[in-house]
Amino acid sequence: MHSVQEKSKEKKLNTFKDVCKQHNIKLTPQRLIIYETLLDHPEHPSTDMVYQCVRKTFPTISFDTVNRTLLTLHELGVANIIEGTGNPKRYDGNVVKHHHFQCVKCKRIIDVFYTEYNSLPIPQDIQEKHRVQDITVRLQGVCDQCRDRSGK
Amino acid sequence: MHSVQEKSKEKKLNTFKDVCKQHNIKLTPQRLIIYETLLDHPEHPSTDMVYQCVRKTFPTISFDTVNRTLLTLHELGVANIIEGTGNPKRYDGNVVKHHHFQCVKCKRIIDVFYTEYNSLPIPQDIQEKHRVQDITVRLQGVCDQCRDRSGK
DNA sequence: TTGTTTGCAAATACTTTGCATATGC
DNA sequence: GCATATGCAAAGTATTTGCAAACAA
Repeated sequence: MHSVQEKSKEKKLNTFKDVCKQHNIKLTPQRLIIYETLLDHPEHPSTDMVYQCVRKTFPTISFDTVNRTLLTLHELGVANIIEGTGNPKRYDGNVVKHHHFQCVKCKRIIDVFYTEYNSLPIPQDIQEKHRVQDITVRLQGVCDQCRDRSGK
Repeated sequence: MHSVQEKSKEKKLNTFKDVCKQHNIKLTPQRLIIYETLLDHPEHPSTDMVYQCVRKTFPTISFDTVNRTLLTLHELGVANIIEGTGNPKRYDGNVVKHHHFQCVKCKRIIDVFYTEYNSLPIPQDIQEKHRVQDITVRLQGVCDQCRDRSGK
């Protein structure tokens, strides 16, 4: 399990290097470490969470660079932006199609891999009028931890 | 068509008055006009859009009151909060279950009424672990207007 | 070298909080 | 009359922009 993850991480980093070349953007150490950090944190960190983590090994990095880089990663298609209700943006380095469950209490985001959600039909009227590029399902509720805590 | 909408608006306003009583919150003119304005604007306005509109007939109202009232409406269950990518909250006075298509270019939000989305299955692993309260489908893409404009 | 990127600082956008005054019930 | 709500101001949080210096290619 661990080695599989490591392997896929290496693979992703290599892909990332290629993507940078293709888009003519420079492969700076900041970009690399930010992307790597994102891959290491599947818990959908916010910009600040990534910043705090990257700082540990790269103390001179600015929050600003982290923020811009995460947006760049999204533009490059190697990271997704997830947004909740009234919260900062959160990022996801896993671009394989999946969905999310978010806890309304602790704001935790849990990945939902469920193939049935990946082939939902598009309503005809929408389909005919607009260009639909993506469909995601968003589950909301109370996660196990919060339910246990509150006793509800 | 028009009369039906008007009728349902009256009905909603009456329901709103009841809901206020039930929750022991006061029926102020501000709250009424804000809710009414939200019902009159099915295009999912932001706080500022509602504020600009209410000001026209109620010039002394503060942005602040609009903001707090919209949050109150949401707490009362008569309005939903919709959030897009990197944008301010937007509100929806239509609490009948529905979904949204958002244009990635102009950020316009279009209602999607599609019964198939209202009874999606919940993945077993999620169902067993957490308490799922709501499922919404979010379509993203380019709307007809933006597609025409860009010629793509 | 050269155009991109970084780090810093300031600005902007959006939301929230504290509090005195006003007002619905 | 009393508790809640409003309006204002200020603070807080998140993000964006401008620019000189640093750096990848």
